[in-house]
Amino acid sequence: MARGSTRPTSRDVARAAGVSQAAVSLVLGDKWRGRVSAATAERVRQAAHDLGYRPNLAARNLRLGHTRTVLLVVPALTTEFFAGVYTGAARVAAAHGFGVVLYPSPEGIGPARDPFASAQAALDGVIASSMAADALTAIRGDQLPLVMLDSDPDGSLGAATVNLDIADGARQLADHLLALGHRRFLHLAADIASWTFEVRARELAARIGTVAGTGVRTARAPITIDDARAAAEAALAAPGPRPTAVICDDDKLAAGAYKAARRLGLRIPDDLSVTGLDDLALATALDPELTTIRLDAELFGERGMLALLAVLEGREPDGGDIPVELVVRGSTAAPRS
Amino acid sequence: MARGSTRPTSRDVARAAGVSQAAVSLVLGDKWRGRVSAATAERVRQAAHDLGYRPNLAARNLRLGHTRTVLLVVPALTTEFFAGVYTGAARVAAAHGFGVVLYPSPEGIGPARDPFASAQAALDGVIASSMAADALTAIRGDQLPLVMLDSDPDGSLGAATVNLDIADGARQLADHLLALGHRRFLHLAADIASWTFEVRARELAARIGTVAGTGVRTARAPITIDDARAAAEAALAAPGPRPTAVICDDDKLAAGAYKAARRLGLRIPDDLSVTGLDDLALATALDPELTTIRLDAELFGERGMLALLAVLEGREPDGGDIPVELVVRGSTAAPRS
DNA sequence: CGCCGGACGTTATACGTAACACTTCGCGGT
DNA sequence: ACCGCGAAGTGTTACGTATAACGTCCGGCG
Repeated sequence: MARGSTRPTSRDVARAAGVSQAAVSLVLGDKWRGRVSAATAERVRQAAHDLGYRPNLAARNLRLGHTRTVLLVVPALTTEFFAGVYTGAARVAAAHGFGVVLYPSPEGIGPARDPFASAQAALDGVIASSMAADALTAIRGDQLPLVMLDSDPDGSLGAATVNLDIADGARQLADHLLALGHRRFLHLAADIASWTFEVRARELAARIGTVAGTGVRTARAPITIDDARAAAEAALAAPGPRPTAVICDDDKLAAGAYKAARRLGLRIPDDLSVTGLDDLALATALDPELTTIRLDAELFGERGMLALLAVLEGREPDGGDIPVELVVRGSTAAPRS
Repeated sequence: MARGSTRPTSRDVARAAGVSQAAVSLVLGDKWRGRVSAATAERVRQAAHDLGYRPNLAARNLRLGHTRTVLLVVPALTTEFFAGVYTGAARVAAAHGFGVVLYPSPEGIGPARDPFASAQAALDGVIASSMAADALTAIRGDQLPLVMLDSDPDGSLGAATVNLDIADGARQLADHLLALGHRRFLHLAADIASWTFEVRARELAARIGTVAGTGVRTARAPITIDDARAAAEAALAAPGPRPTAVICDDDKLAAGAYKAARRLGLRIPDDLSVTGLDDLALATALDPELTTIRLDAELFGERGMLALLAVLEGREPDGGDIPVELVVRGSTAAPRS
């Protein structure tokens, strides 16, 4: 911004066009109908173009008191999922003249001390994933309008929420596996403190618990393929009857489970069924292709942005969870009895 | 930003603490040594805290004439690669008191009309991937300091560049495959107009051309697993002697090649060797694990940010391409003669 | 005693923009 | 002849911050 020779201001344009700065503002702001002659307006536009004038956004934001920019806080960029969320949010935002700025809580920089100091952009509002929990306290510090993605609606935050119907997904998945005849499960859980995964675990346990003779083991791993591999390998090799199905909290965890199975000499799906969550590109790259729960990331982003726009305009955001869909592929089958 | 009851300003804090607005600015800006007593400073800090005061970034940016914020323009967020670039850039930026804002050219919104209108943040500079080509003209429109990632250093842009040593990677890869005895190749190329891929193709062809009796077929596909699968399947089923090795411009393309091989009944690596580029998590999720060229995305981001800081301070950015590394795994072997 | 300089502030100003309030002028109606 | 009114602008102000320039008090030194 601080250029060698400072950039032209609206006053420079005014001088060049032989009008006042106010007239420039009128013309460039497209509010000149009936206030400035068409000829003058054209002269102003020409001068602005010749000088390469670009308005100073800091000044405009200050004057206007808003920025038409919102912040999207995501846990990290290591998955396509939040890429989809961003795409959806940005699409809706663009249609309403808003911009979206991303704040991925950066790994290895430690907990985000202050997202707003880092994203120096002045903001009108915030959309935050509940998985970026370390940034939440800082967010609450500001009194910005806030929409939470996948968070406890009854939580203490008192913010608007947009949720995926994770519970329904867990039910569909449990029913699928139970119908195939599975009774012993390994839940390979994401090592993230998040409402999403808590709800999922609870619902899974509840649904599976309705059938007699079932049991669920739980292993926990960070969402990387190698951590998941190690956790799954240890859990599957543990004493006692081996689980016949591994339910993973993420497609990447499932990829880890595949590797563990290979190392233990277990074939999928004959010896072991595996399921994921997300339906990333990875899901169809695996062999056999992964049975997983498809989450519509873009729709998630769109709904998040729409909710924030509603809050900004003082309206009540539309409720209703976003439906999810079980996609059955080759990684699940009846257990060998 | 436009809140119901407007947020407190530094003047409100001043009133509450019984001092002038200037004193508040001094204290909160940590420039009060020898100008304000420790007791008064403490009183100001207390008042600021009680009122929940947060400085107005727009006003500060306007006053200061800079924002300590830079923009990172990436082609899309669909790969972990640019997640790594962001992480590296953000780490360096944070160490220098800068923030990084991401501008992924959003898919489905069409070519970015004006990244700076969208990212309303006022900016000090820009780092752009050459793969986000559609945004480039808009970028040149502004006279912001610019660093290009992986772009032709002699190109007409006249901007600073930071490059991966893609050419060396191509040489390492060609030597590896030639040494194994491969002579007929399929180059599964990324369908993106980018200097990176052009250099790679040229270098690959040059290196392989040094050996007699070699031949390279080229197929082109967008970087999605299914597009790559279709392109690879068609190319491998084409008449004439079948290539024994597939060189992919991206790990995702390689995943598509795996699927094509499965459908054609070809085993990897016995019937077909496959190589990738990037070394994403996907590479080790595949079976067999993928031989690929590892790109250090984080270092790439760090170097990009350092170069931009140099430009901002009027220094010459450090040159030197970033080395890349061939990682040999199970997907390459000598062809069955 | 006179005067200097540090400690402790304050006053005033500028950053670039948008918008309110105001002026000037020509012209049509009565 | 006079009023009213719309067109075509201009003058001025405010947004909230950081900082340069300016005061004032007081202890101490020559």
